[in-house]
Amino acid sequence: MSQVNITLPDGSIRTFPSAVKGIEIAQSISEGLARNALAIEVNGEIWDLSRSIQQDAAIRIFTWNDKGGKYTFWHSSAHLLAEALEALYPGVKFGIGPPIENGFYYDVDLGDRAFGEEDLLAVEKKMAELAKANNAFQRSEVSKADAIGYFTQKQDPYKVELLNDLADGSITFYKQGNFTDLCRGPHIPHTGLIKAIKLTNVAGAYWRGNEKNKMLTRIYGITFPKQKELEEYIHLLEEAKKRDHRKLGKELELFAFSEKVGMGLPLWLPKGTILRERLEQFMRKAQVKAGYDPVVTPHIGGKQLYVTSGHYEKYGKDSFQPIHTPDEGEQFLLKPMNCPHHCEIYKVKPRSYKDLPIRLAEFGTVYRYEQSGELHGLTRVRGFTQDDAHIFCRPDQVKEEFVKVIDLVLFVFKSLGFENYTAQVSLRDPDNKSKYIGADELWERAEREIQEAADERGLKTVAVKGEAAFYGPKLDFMVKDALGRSWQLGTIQVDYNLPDRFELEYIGSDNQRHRPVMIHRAPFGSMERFVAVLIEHCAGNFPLWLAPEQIAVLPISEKFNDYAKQVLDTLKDRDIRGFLDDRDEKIGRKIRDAEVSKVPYMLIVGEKEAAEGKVAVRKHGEGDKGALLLSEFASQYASDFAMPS
RNA sequence: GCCGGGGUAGCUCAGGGGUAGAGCAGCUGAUUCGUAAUCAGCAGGUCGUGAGUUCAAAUCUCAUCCCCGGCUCCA
Repeated sequence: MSQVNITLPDGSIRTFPSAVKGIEIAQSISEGLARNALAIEVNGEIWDLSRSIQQDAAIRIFTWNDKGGKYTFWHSSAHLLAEALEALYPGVKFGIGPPIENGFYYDVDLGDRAFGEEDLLAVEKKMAELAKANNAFQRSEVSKADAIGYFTQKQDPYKVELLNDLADGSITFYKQGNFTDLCRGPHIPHTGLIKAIKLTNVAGAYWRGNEKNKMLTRIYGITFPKQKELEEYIHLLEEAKKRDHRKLGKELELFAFSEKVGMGLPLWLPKGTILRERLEQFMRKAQVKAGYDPVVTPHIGGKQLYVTSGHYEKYGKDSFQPIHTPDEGEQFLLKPMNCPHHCEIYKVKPRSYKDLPIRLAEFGTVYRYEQSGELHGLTRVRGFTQDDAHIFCRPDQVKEEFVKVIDLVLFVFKSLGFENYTAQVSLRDPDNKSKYIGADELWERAEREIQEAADERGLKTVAVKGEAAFYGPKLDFMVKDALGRSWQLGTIQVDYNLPDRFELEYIGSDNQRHRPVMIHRAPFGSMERFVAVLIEHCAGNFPLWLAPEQIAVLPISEKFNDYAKQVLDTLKDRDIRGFLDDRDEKIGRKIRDAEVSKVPYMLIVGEKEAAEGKVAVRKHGEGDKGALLLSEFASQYASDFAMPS
């Protein structure tokens, strides 16, 4: 056998006399690496460490510190979970068990057996026991016929179904202990590396993600090479739960829900309303600057409006049903979108090419019927307000306008400190074009323009197929919540279809009629979802300009209530929001309550301050900042209180 | 909508066939205080809702509503 040249990530080359295993390469580098190695990347493909490399290759050894290492570890953990389940529940049928961003899951069919949270502990225990056995993950190549034979005999119909879609010659099995699974791999060397195991939750999941299929039981878990890392992870989760906007929204009295009003219909409480209105003012100001014209339209629209737009055909059945008038038999729909109304505004008079672009903006409240199981705090609701606008422009203006909107979205994100977002180009599902309206050529053009605009602003994008709106592709800005769930906030969409359907026109310089192009855009997305993500982002400690209450004036005792009142009034005159805590409580108590309710500044006033016209400034989370003249405080902190622009 | 879990005072939670509990919040009184909880007293619940089993149901059964975790969906 000829020698093998292995190129390491640093570019150096090691030569081995014959085929070499990943683990041997690791050993040749260092004992420590060999001990921590989980998998190896061979020419871009991840392999088991025990697999022989026959030819020259560029490699990279994965440990727990690499994403690839974690994925391999969790993938193997999923197999361990399956092994435990088979040991505890003979006859269990297996679906798929992949690694995910934080751990892994396995979808199983437990027959009629009910499986609840309590059962997780028993499975967890079994997994730990099996892990200790240090069973190696053994790879074997199998023919398709043998593979089908194995799972048919084992009565694992889901595996057989998966096998039917695989090509003969590329099928591998992995075995650890008594458990054999159909699997492409790779896996970690042996189960003993899995030291800490936590099964986190059970959920239903449709087989192959199709709601027409049987619902399997999905068991989620996470594992670590060290117990301490599991403890840290659990601690992290607990911290994340404290930021949950549903919890903070209740504690800080920002919003509430009522069964009588209806599920998914948020009630904005006074403090939440201040927050929301401040965001609206911020956006209004930015939009005036960017050349938008505010408009207002009703909450309902005639059915024909949505028949024209195509929304009725697409979503009519899955929407709130039409409202009927008692006498004339008219039908109205709660508006699920603002665009049709805005199209009608465009049409109120003939438009010239010189008028374009026309940018119509509205904080438009829309109502969408969401399945009950989908509702989630403020992030997924049935009634919400979009910071919507529609830009009607000439085809030659699309890219320039799109770029301007990207700038606006980035300005908003920057002003609010959102740094960890993903810009997602949402494209059509090429395998299911019937879900969409409009000509291929226009879709391709729109997709190209979005990508070009994003590139022009140096935006790093990921393209995701099947995520487009039914009338056009989108550029979506995705942000994660405290628990790692991804939500779409800002969105920008190019639309050649609605202008067609509404027969929008403008007179060009050639004196001919032309179709304008529409850009739908919402930098926040919706006020509800944006506020939800904002709450989690800052853990309820809002930027000063947004805080519902910016200052709390805390008199040391009743004797200084009058002075405290003067302080508050002076600051209110300067548009600073605050309140006076004149309860018969000790200062420690007043401070504690203000700290807990996350008021950014506490102004403590006692004998000294009253005599000298000062305030003792205490900053939330930081403590005493010393005394200042009231006028000094107002001017010194003025810029912090102001809205960014 | 589907699978699993849950709903007890305004909030956070205990109790699990035999008179409904705590802490915090609230109210009243005392206290007038210098940087994260002053003390005392009082009040507060048809145990989500509706049926059923039982001498007796917060507790057991069923249905239903809402909430939580996922799945599917998301104009």
